[in-house]
Amino acid sequence: MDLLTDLDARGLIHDSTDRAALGARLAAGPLSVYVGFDPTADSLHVGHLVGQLYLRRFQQAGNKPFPLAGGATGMVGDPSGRSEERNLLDIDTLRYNVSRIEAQLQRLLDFSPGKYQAKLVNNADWTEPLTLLDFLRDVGKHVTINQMLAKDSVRSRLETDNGLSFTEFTYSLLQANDFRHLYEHEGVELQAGGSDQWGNIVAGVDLIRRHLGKSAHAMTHPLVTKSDGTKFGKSVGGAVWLDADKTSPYQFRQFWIQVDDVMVARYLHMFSLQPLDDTLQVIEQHETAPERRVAQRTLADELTALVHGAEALEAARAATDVLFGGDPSSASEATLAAVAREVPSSVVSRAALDDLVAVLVSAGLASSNGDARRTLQQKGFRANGVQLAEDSQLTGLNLLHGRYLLLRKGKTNHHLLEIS
RNA sequence: GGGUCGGUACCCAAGCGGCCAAAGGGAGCAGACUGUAAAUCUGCCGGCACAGCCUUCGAAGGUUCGAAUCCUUCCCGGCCCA
Repeated sequence: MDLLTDLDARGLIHDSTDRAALGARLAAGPLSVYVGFDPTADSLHVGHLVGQLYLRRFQQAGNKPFPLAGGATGMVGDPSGRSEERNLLDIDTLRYNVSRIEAQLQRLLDFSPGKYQAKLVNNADWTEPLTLLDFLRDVGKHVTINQMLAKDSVRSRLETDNGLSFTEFTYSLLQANDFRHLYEHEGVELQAGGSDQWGNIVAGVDLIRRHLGKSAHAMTHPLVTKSDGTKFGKSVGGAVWLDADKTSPYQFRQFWIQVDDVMVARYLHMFSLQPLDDTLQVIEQHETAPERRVAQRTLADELTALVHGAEALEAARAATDVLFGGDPSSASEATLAAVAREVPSSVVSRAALDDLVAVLVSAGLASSNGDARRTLQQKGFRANGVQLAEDSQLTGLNLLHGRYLLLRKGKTNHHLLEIS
């Protein structure tokens, strides 16, 4: 199966320039492709994973990927998909963000020397030296205001009272210039991205045609959505980050485990790097016994290993076995230590255990004493798997390995207490 | 600058002198069911030393036995006029 057919079957093609021409070009030999990531935060999140994996899919199919960090575009702010002007980040924050994102962009792709070696680029490298007059003559002259005004991202903003600053208005020109630069200097012929990037990407294709007289390709993937229409990639605590310090491997894996049934097949298609036939088989299995959550587990394991490594996946799985396995008393000490790294934990004195309500509050499982009492009344807490009541005593319970107590609120909120 | 309407808990929104810790909806949390899913149903959803008390209805003063509700000033937002 060729790459385009595979991408299409996975629902990963939303739009593309001349599909036949692109297919022919891919068949003719290795192609260089780029996807850009702006440093709006100090980490990428799961929403960026589709773009990263796009590059990986291209690389696996024998093409050369160029992940791009938007050191320059990040300074300006992309108006696409935004109803209001962005706040500009200060330079120090931006530099920091770029450094973090660059580190993340160096994963998932093969950077070892060779024909298909990935190459990390930063658009600040060619944008910063550019003078305003150069930009106006070399880029601006090839673009008409009429075209720019016709773009969805611009038009929608003009229709509201929020308006659009000149700065954001020029964003797509910067991005177009990136594509032009990479085409000219690195032979990059294709830019991919989310469907919200279509206008910006095509602006680059146009610029390459007008300025260089060459034709380039554009392709977008659909944005990942959730079944209820809310933004994908947000969990209770906010975004699901790729940075292990911001979202632990355990939490990351949980995010995928908890994906609901109606979306799991779609996500598996979009995110899995396994052969399509294998994926279809997993989905079939899942449908015969959805309660086993085979699809969710497959997806969660693959992505956790991909993003955080095999070792982190094992640790996350071990923690999951303890936390969701029912009886934690059989867990080894090493496993409990691993659990402590994956879920919130704290150290309390033996004497402090006398006050159950205070323990629950200090563990963060209840927001106030009243909240703790109410949830106790509603049978919402467990300690070492045993349901607690208002008059329960923690001191009567056997500590795991003489020093741990595993608290749980509801099904998914855990806290490990270490008794000093 | 003038006029006018508004600012109520996480969000939306009712209340317009006592019956108000404040209706209703959403979000959230817990329980039942189940599968770490969805849907549904039930309960909770300011704080505390919890049949009681304390703090809250943009802010500060005032009227009143009593104010989210009335008055004054101020701050912020929408709309209209300039």
